[in-house]
Amino acid sequence: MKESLRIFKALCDETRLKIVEFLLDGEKCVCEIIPFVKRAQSTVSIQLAKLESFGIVESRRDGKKVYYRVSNPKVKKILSELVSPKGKAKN
Amino acid sequence: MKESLRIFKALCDETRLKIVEFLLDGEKCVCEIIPFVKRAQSTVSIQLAKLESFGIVESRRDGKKVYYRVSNPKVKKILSELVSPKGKAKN
DNA sequence: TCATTATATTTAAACATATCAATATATAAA
DNA sequence: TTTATATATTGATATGTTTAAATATAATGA
Repeated sequence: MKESLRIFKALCDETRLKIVEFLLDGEKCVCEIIPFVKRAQSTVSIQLAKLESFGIVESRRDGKKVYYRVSNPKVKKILSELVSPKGKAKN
Repeated sequence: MKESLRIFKALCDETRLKIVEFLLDGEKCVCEIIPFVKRAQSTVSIQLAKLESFGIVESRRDGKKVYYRVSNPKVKKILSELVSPKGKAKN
């Protein structure tokens, strides 16, 4: 599948988009992501797996915890540009 | 709905993405879009309506023909950046 | 007016997806 | 070991989406 289509498929769901935006802030463990997106643990786990299979995030385990981060530079760029135009207060 | 989510929902379908990329080349009429995306006329019409409702494209009628164009500048920017890094031949 | 062409809408079928509860697995701590 | 905690997987349900055929509408020309 075309990379651009993969990226859009990955980000077209509210839960996944919220997760990825959260991860732009830096690496987070699943236990932090769950309360942030307010979905069941199984749901979050499934969407993280989907994001990983789409090539958007990568994970590492540290003891009992698993940390996810955004690994796709194009996604980082796209999302950073979609925030409000710089300087303006409330766009 | 958040604008970024709207954009990703609009572009996460192969038919719609292909249409929008085609329109980046400039305004096209529906009768040109149909053979390009190789879908039934009704399908193309429905997806164009969806793109319009998502705020990605706009249309104008000229006689019997209807012309569509990409109206969303963020979409133009995102898609132009997703093409191969400039200069390189086959990335 | 009537026929033709271009596009839009309706309908139905097939398919895909998100969600959660329950259960399984992995790791660490007692 | 056994227990507790963190995450992943499974199974079921509900919801949403894409598609094409058929039909409707809009515009033009004969």
